[in-house]
Amino acid sequence: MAQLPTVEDVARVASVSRQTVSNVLNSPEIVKPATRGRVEAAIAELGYRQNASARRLRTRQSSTIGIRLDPVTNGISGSVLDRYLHALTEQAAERGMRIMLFTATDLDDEVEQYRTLRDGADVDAFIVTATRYADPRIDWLIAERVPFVSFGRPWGADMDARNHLWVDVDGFAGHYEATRHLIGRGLTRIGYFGWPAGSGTGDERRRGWATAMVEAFGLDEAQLEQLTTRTEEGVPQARRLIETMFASEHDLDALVCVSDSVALGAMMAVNEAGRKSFPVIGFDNTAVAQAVGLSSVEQRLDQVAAGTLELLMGATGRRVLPHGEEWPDDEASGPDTRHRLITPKLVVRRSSHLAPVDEIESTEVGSTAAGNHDREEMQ
Amino acid sequence: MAQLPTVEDVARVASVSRQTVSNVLNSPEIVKPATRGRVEAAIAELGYRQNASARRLRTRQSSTIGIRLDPVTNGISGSVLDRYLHALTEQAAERGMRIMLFTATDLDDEVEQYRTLRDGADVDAFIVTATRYADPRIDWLIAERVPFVSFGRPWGADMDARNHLWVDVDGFAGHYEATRHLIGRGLTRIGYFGWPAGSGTGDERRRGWATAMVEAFGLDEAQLEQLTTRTEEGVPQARRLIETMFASEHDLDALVCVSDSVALGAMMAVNEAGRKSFPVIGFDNTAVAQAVGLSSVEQRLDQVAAGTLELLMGATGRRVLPHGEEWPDDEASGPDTRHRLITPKLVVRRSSHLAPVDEIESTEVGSTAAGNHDREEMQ
DNA sequence: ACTTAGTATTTGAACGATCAAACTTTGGGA
DNA sequence: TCCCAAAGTTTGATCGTTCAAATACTAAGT
Repeated sequence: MAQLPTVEDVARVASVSRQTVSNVLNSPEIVKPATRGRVEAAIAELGYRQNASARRLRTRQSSTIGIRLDPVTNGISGSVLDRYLHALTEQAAERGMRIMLFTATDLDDEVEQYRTLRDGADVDAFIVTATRYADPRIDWLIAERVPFVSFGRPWGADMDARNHLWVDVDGFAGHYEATRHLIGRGLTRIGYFGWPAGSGTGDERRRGWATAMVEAFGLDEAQLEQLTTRTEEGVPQARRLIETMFASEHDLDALVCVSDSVALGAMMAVNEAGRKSFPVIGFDNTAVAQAVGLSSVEQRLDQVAAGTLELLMGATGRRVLPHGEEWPDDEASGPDTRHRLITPKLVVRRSSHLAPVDEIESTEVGSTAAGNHDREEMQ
Repeated sequence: MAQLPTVEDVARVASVSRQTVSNVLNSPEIVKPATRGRVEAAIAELGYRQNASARRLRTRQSSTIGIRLDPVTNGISGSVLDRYLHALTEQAAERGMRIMLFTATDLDDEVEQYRTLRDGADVDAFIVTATRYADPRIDWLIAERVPFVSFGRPWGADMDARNHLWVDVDGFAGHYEATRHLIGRGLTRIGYFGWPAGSGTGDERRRGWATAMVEAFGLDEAQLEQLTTRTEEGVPQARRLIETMFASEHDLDALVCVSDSVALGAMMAVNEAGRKSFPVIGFDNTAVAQAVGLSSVEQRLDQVAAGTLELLMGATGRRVLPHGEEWPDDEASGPDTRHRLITPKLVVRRSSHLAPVDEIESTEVGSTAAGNHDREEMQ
């Protein structure tokens, strides 16, 4: 089989030099149109393709972004990261970037992987997920000035840290909207079914519900707490808890739930109890929610992915920018350049309608912001 | 910041030549222990790491496997591929390989991506999923002698093609086992709820059910067909169909379903109809099945991943083998060396128990083969 | 016609590793 | 003691690309 053509071969056919071919590939605008045409023809004729490894070696750029794949698939909501991955891969491809996966046993091992991948010139940047308080990964990445973006806010730490770029979904807005939706349907005793207090994500979502309730009914903190139930993530646990609730005295009209898993558990208990008109809303808009007709808050992971790449490569750039600290601060606005907070979208289905409607397929309700009721089709 | 150390630096510190350092890294056994020790000490001292790009350029090996990520997440079962990806990434890492993702708009575009990735020396091999009849991707890969393994049998084509390595889950065994399980519980009118005939995967699963039914009750093809209902993949469709069935005359005892989506739809209809003791079994063992207590057939994607890598790299190899055609044929057994058919595992939950048991957590039932009733914990 | 400032193109070196072949050391046998 | 094969190590070349600097070409201005 013939050797693959190189720049040299193309150059010979087009009667130009190596470098001119390289220029046609990398900065076409500096090559005279006539020459460019000849080179392009030669490239097409020979079926030439750039050797990525050689290019990487010379430029010290890999055009690759690394992301750790969690070893455990965390139940129903595990698919959120996978959907993000889908969106990311697609959009990265449009900018000439690739996504490389790796795994690690724990956070320290993950840092070790970062080091290997970085030193080996395997990746240009990392995407960090599931950030936690005082995260050793973040510290290392910042100290080593390795470009990265985290999907998830740095809870507890300084959110506006100049050198920590992050993207996140606005859980507050999501559950604020969900709660407004239920209030708009005439419900008043809307409960919150969340995770134990202390999880940044969970607390933020509850705050969205709480704010809507306070605005509408002027409840105080004690009353809010009374409407709140808490559970660890997981369908059966959630189900048992709500079954117990229905068995005893209670006066709730509806439930806003911190996740689809929890919501599904609640919904099963609701069905069991024969409460046909007890709305339940989840979060994540997983395939399950769609399947069982559960209203839920869609994370819009395509926008999250877009935001990730914008922070990493600029609005339209095709290469990773140096490092967070280099970001402009004086010109343009302040922290906006270093964060993206994506407003999620409520997807209304059977589960949040009062009457037992037979089949209501994905009616969308717009985002909080300006009440823009867009009606895109899901999936 | 100091330049990263190279082999040259390590060589200087250890007072040896470049090549000896390279040897310590790539074939330590040919270096005299004393020398090796010195080199290893120097590597540790300098914190040296191999530059992957340089290595790739010289060896023409990328230690990377490419896999296309489907643009659409196909509902509930979409997670199957994602779970496979998890397993694959982990096991590939153990062999020093990485997984790189890419997307494509259609099959021809996918071939174009193959070409770019191959010519660019970006990946050593591909994993092909969602194979179909007369798949252009397979043809190209074989013609170009690019190493690959497909997850999914070449339906219709010659399954024993010497140069087409594949891994698949034995759908026949899965539903044979599921059906035997129901028969063992005293049920006789066990229906099959499948996809429209013509899908290789779906037909194979039905054949498992059919075989068990024939063995137990000596049914003929007409009777089997009468017990069969067919639908496109999707929860609501399935649900409606079974609702209609319950509304009219029917005499079924239980349903074996081609997927968890279909099974979930059926299960919802069953609950709606108040049929507490109507077992339903799905396929894929998705998070949803686990969540709602649906019995299902677990694909064991870790084994699928292991099989994939075995075919690609040999039992313990750390690099991709040349190409399918080079595989041994005379020695050892025949096609076994070129396929892996993984036996799935039935996971019994509430949905397949006759009495409305309150909570039966993941009781496992062994595989067909030798009735080995293993009881590993799921997840 | 002749410099001048660009613009366009070419040349030599380098990126960091491994291959292939040459060279040096080691150890056992005649 | 000398020779020879095997084991261990070094040297020069090379993978395909881009960088940096040098050279060649163009089109104006005087």
